[in-house]
Amino acid sequence: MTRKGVTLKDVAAAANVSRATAARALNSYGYVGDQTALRVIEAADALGYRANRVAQALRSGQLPIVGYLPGDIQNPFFARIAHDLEVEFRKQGHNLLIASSEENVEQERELLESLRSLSVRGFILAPTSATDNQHILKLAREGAPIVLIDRVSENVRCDSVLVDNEGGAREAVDYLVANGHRRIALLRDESRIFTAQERLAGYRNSLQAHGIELDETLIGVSRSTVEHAIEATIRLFSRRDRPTALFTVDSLMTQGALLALRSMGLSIPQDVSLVGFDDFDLATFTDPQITVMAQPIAEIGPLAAQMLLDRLAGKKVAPRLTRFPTRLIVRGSVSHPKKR
Amino acid sequence: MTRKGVTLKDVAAAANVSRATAARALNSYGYVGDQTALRVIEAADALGYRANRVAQALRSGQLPIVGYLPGDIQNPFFARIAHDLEVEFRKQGHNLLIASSEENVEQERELLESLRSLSVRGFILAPTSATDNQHILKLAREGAPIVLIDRVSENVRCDSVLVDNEGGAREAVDYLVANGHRRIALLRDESRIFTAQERLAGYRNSLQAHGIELDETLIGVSRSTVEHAIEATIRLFSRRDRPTALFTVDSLMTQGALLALRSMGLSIPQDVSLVGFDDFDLATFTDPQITVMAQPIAEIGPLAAQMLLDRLAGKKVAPRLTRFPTRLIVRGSVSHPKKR
DNA sequence: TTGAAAGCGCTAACAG
DNA sequence: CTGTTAGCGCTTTCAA
Repeated sequence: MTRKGVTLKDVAAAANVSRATAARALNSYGYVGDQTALRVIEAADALGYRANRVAQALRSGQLPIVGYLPGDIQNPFFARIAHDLEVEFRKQGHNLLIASSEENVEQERELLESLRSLSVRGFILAPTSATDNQHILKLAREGAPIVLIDRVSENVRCDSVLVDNEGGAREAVDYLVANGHRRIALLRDESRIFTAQERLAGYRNSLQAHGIELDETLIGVSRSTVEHAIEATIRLFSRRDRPTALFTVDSLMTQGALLALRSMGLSIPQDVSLVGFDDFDLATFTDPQITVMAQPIAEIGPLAAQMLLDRLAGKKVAPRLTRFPTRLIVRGSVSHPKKR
Repeated sequence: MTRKGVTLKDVAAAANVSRATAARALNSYGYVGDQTALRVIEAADALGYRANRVAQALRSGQLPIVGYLPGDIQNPFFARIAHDLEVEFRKQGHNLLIASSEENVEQERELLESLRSLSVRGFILAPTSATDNQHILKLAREGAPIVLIDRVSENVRCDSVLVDNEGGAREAVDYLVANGHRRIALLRDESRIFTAQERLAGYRNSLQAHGIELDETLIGVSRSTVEHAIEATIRLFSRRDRPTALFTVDSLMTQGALLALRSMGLSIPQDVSLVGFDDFDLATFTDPQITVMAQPIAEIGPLAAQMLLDRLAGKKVAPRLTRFPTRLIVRGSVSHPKKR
């Protein structure tokens, strides 16, 4: 890529002023004569000048780029947030750099290091592990602006945007119990992941509140992809006394479960009732439609962006934590269990 | 963000050498004494040194970042490619900057300018318009490495990775015709978008080959979102002599069509047969499952990345164009039209 | 084999 | 109001 090479120097020369003056005119700061300013701006236009953001960054120590590290950009939840973040940051002249941790702590660590050395201005991060987080702590301690989304990381002092995972999961399971279920399976991701912990807690708390004993064999663990979820669901339901209901902790898993149950010839909700955490487009056109615990996804990205922007602008307040409520959307995937 | 501030200078000082030597040792080039090199590397480790990539970029004129400009990051097709690109580029020490054009030419132009001034090394681009592309032409002429994906842009000399849109669409419509359909509707996006043109051409060619006259009123235009597609589908099917079949040009539209048809009480395939371009996860668990023209999506990202990497490495060959074949996956959404 | 020095493009003290 | 100058952190001649 041949740098186009119209530099400030060229503009200054064309306008017959010094680089300093040209810079002042272009960035409108300090004193510049009206005439001069005009001349400079015209020269810049004529030459097609664009400031070299790398040079500016070297000087200021900051590249107008924000790093976004979701667990998986293919998950519609994170994709939606990516979109919203990009819109917000673009308004402020920042670009969004996306680097997926793929739920791998080591990769997250490296990515963070790499972005650090790039002098990106801040981070929007969905930490892969709630506890294995020395790297995040360090980053925060060094003063890097960080906003955590979807998940928290222990002891990190920074803003975060979450949803009420425990409450949402509890309510979902409550709903299954209210429909007469006692053998309720849970399909979740690894407990390293914060939301998995909270949603598991909600599941436990609901069962406990209803005096249902926890059966560990009813808990399936899977990666958050459709494929992995299919396998895990099959394992969960390939037993004699299979569960009458299933609660899945995210939309990819819900989709996997759907596929798996169908492949096993189990129909919803006659054979198995299903509730999923996180709504998804196609939930309404399966037959039956899927009952879900929806998250206010449209609010997460913009809020996180705003929080980070505040920090970038130097706002100094105690770390803020916003936890959005979730909302049960009752559709048709839950019914009373059949007597057997 | 307080720059951590371990610079090459610090390392050099700690190792008692000059910055030049330290740089040589760290980047292993030129002559450095074994002893010295070791000392430098140890010092760097001890201090936790990481090269400042911005400074390197200022010097080299290139930031190890690649820009990815899809039409919409929320479209699973582009999200999947984003993921694959990121993986490939990470292997080569490059980060991926994602900027969505939102199918807006003006925004695409600005984004490109902005990334240019950032000195990103190259671009993976799904151009919003096949013809309104002065900005892309200019970029290419200036020698910026560009790889076009999914769509081409007229007269731009650069590598591209496409699928056989015309052939795929034609085959899809052929299939509908073979099943006895004559009134086949098309739901597509704006003709500014390259794939829309090609898929429209395929639709036309198939009809023509079968001696079916083109009925413009059977062609619906919509933005590529589920919501817009719902509206457009309703318009298409709210007529007396409604079509017996529908061909949709991407997965988001297919989903919208599904939702719309159901809301109108039309069942698939009894009332309307449906074929969609681009496969999607849930196509197999609707009832009936949806017949689609699948694209080899797993191949697009890696190939595009490789092509760009070749260019970044200075490879000088004529622009390469790869056009992947598509594949009809017959499921259950097509049947013979009812007699009326 | 190593060091000194220049310079990438920009901004901001500081002087005038 | 404008110019001079230094320097951000790095790489790379060139000379020693």
